[in-house]
Amino acid sequence: MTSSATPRERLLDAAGELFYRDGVNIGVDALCKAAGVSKKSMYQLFRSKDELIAESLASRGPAYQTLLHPDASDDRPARDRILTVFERQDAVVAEGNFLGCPYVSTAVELKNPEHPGSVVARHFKQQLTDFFHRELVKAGADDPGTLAIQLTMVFDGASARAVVRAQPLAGLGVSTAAALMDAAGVRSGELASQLG
Amino acid sequence: MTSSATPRERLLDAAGELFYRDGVNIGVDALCKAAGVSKKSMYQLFRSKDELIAESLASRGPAYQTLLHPDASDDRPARDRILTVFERQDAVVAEGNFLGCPYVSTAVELKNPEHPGSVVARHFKQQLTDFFHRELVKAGADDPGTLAIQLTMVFDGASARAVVRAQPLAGLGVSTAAALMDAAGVRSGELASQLG
DNA sequence: CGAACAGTAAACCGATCGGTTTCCATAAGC
DNA sequence: GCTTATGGAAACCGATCGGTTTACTGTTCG
Repeated sequence: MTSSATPRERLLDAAGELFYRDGVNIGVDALCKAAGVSKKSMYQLFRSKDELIAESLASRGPAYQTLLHPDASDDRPARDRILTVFERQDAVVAEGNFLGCPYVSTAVELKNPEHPGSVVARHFKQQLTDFFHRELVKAGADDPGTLAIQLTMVFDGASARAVVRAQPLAGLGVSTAAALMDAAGVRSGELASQLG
Repeated sequence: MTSSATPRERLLDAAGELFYRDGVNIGVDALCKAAGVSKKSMYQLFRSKDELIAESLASRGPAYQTLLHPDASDDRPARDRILTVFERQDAVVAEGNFLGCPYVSTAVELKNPEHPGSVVARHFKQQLTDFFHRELVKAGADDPGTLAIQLTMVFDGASARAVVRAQPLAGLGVSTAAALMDAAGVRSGELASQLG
């Protein structure tokens, strides 16, 4: 039923799904119809379609992070917590219907880096890098800043590979992330450089 | 002047530029106007806009590879030839106006992996992986297949980072590719594993 | 000269675009 | 009961969508 949540919630949900599935060029008519909301309501809840794009992207953030990040109660070593992100990415891709990281895909479609949706995308990409960074600091990595960015690049590279349907990821994101951490001395034993 | 080349060439050039700059949703009217070609001519040169998308992507291939791949006469070690790709990517991004790898961006926008344009995108992504693979075989890498894919992922990850304007690449693609090759024993001396 | 061809400009088609407005049904507050 | 606010349905706006067609201008070939 579409009638349980508020019009705003229904719109954000439908927008998150349809902008991802069909691209940001989908019409507001189709969007409102899918959400069971009138255009009139939409335009008094959001200033424009562009604003809806940005807000729907932002509203997906928490669920997106819950999906990828390990739980706070997961007290395995930082390296394993990082690899969890890549394992879950692999699982999401394996489900099929993968159309890329929602944030990168939207930024690609919008073209304009100053579009409010692009700003939100940049923000959430930084959140992933920040997660890696925090974990790498816990692990005592020598250069957590650089390695966190490198891991983010591997994440988005694996995503790109999945979008072009080059083949199943088959754990290549996980192994690449592991190789980079190995090369940087972030071992399973954790705190490698501090212990060394 | 737009009148020197044939209408077909003008259309392919304009399409390559405008589909990249504005996305595949740009209208055929704007496209034909930019190319100085009538819609009638366009539709007797190409069956549909979708076909033009695919053909313009394919026509960009040679120039794209010339831009990124080192020259055949460049007889430096394979590792250096591979790193050249990442250095040139860095330079392209630094020029500004970077909107992602044309093939990945188009595949993202098209959504449908069976769209003729997506097929072309897949093909050229494979060409990059094939280049890495050839060089890695020359370098005697242990697992050239896996490493070639990992390098392609780093390439696309660096590209994604540039699209979301996270910050200048600052050689991070190069250093990540180098780290992966180091970890796999592909050293500057070349043929490392065969000499070892 | 005259026929045939290549190609542009522009009208045209129904459909859809982002956005606004009108109308009406419901429901809560007094 | 009467009012006010919420919000859906749908008409409406000018512009544009992918695609077709007509009409006209060159040019080339015989």
